[in-house]
Amino acid sequence: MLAKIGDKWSILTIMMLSDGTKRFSELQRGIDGISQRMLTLTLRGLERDGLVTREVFPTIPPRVEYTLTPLGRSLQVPVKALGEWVVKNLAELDAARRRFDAMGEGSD
Amino acid sequence: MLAKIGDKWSILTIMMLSDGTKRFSELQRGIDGISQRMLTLTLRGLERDGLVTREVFPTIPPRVEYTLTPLGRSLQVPVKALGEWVVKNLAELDAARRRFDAMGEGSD
DNA sequence: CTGCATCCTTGAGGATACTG
DNA sequence: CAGTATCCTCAAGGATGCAG
Repeated sequence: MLAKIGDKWSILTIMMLSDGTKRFSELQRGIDGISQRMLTLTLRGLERDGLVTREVFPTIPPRVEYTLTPLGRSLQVPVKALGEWVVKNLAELDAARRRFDAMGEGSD
Repeated sequence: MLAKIGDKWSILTIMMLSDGTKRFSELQRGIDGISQRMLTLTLRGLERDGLVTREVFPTIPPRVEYTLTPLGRSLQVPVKALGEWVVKNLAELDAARRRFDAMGEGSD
């Protein structure tokens, strides 16, 4: 149920929205590797959970802006903490992984 | 790459190990809904990333204990923060969701 | 008890084309 | 530009059986 929150795309989207309102195309450009479909689905889910608001400007071409709600901003705190942990420990994780993978090969 | 860390089972496993060393069967009983296969895979991933250690006691029957490494314990901090956020805001998330789902039905 | 291998189902998610 | 719909792939993950 909370799977959405632990979800990779949700995390990245929330991080993108941390520094303010963004439009759809900005998000898509900013979130590396996300497809249009997944961005749509992710934003829907976040909106559904009351974490972001969606504001439509009926202009041509259309313009849609997404903003973190107060609830979303409060989530952004622990999410950012997790993200920072990962960044800070990337090297260590990578080293551990290489160490681990190095074993088991020298069997012969 | 960090998908493993955001992963549902990894999160739950790390939380289970937060209060000390556990053996395989303890983890399986403690993590609701996890299959033996997924627990094995999850533990291997965590071990590979240097987050848990695996200690085998060559007894009969075999006994295997899993413990968070210092790196794992440091990850446990932000992970717990995220978990606590979810618990604290479950009601609000649920309310938002019901509000959201209530719309769009009265179309006809 | 712990763990690996196999089979099978399900759904996440990408690619693409179309609409307002 | 923003969004929907469709098709298709592939891997996550459950169930089961076997082994040390």
